[in-house]
Amino acid sequence: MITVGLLEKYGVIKRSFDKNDIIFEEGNLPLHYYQIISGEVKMSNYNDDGREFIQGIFYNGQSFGEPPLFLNQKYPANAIAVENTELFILPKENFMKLLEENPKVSIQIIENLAQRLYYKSIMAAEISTHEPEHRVLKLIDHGIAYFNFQKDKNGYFINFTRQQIGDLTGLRVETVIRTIKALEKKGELKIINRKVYR
Amino acid sequence: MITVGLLEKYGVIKRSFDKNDIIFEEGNLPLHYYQIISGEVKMSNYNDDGREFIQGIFYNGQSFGEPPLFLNQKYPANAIAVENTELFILPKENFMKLLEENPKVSIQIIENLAQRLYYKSIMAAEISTHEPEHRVLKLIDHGIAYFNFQKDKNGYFINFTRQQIGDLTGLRVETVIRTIKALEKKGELKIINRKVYR
DNA sequence: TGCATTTTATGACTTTAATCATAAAACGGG
DNA sequence: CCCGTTTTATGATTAAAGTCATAAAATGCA
Repeated sequence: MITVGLLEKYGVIKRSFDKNDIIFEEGNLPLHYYQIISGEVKMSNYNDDGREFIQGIFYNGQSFGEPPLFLNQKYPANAIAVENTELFILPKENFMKLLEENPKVSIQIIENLAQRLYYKSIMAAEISTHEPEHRVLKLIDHGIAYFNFQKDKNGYFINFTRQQIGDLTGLRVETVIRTIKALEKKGELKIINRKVYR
Repeated sequence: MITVGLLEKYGVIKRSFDKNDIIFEEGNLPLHYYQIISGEVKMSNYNDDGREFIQGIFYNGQSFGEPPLFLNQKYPANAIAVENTELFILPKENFMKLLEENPKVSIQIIENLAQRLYYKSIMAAEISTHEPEHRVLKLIDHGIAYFNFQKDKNGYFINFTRQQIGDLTGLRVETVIRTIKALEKKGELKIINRKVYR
């Protein structure tokens, strides 16, 4: 996250997106740095028969879509507003200038990318070698640490739909529904009128 | 990749590892920056029944294991020498000092992390939503661009065993063997005395 | 050069999650 | 508050990759 003051100094603009609006598309060349003011953004891929894989979900203060910006490569996924969302948008050249002139920001960018790599390392290993229960639980536990799940008297409220959990773990909705039921039976999590707590 | 001169200025040491030696283990706290002088290193996870998932393979000049170093988190995977390997090793404090005092290195680190995130984004989507043929082909094509595959008269020589391809794509050896045969039949790649070319 | 190990190979079978069908409950915009 | 949409739910069936068994070819190191 880059401070508002600094962004403004380099000519940032604000832009609003409605729920389900596309922010950028897979295959396009990156031209901007994006940082969330409010709302929620997902980055995801669709395979040939329309099945979705969610690469990540981003909230207030977080940036997304930088890797291909640094590499001059095409976006490997789409960015879509999950809710009405307001963004800071900075043209690539301005962003690069900002980085050069503010070395401390580089460290923040590094930490941010490191954090995302860490998440992907964990989920990649989960998705390729673990059964559904393990995968779902790992996602949830990671989410408690890094997504914005809130704790109340029932425990942490897992603010994802079954479909989203499936799209993040490579499982189908029905499998997620059955897996969550099984995890509840084992006492690993609670279902209180259809909402999941851990 | 950080230049030798700079590394030496900050007190780097050299160390040799034999084939199959463990460089660091999952769960340990990172204490050093590692950069390969010669040889080959893999980072991988093992699940409860010993099944391996390879997070990445690294060659001459490449560094590995930085993300948890920046985050003060435990290593999410093991690092193992695939062949006899020589490494530059720099203690964490020295590495951080190097970064602070040499802002341009930050940009290189950023580009490196961005590259690895890009690879992981692609493979994560592959592993969770595509069939074996698509996964194997995508890995191979990515490998041609980013691993050190050599081109000869038969095409690019895919310098991976079937087992390695399986461990990188979340498939079993037998499945990889059958998939590669199927891809050859379709003309997507060549098998010349058991070696794979594309 | 000989022999143990690794890699590739193939067939039979099994298991697990995907698929398909259907529906009730909950949500949300007009 | 009504009605279309989304989300959760459940059972039956299927398909695809995993598992198991076995072996030949290739590799490598002692």
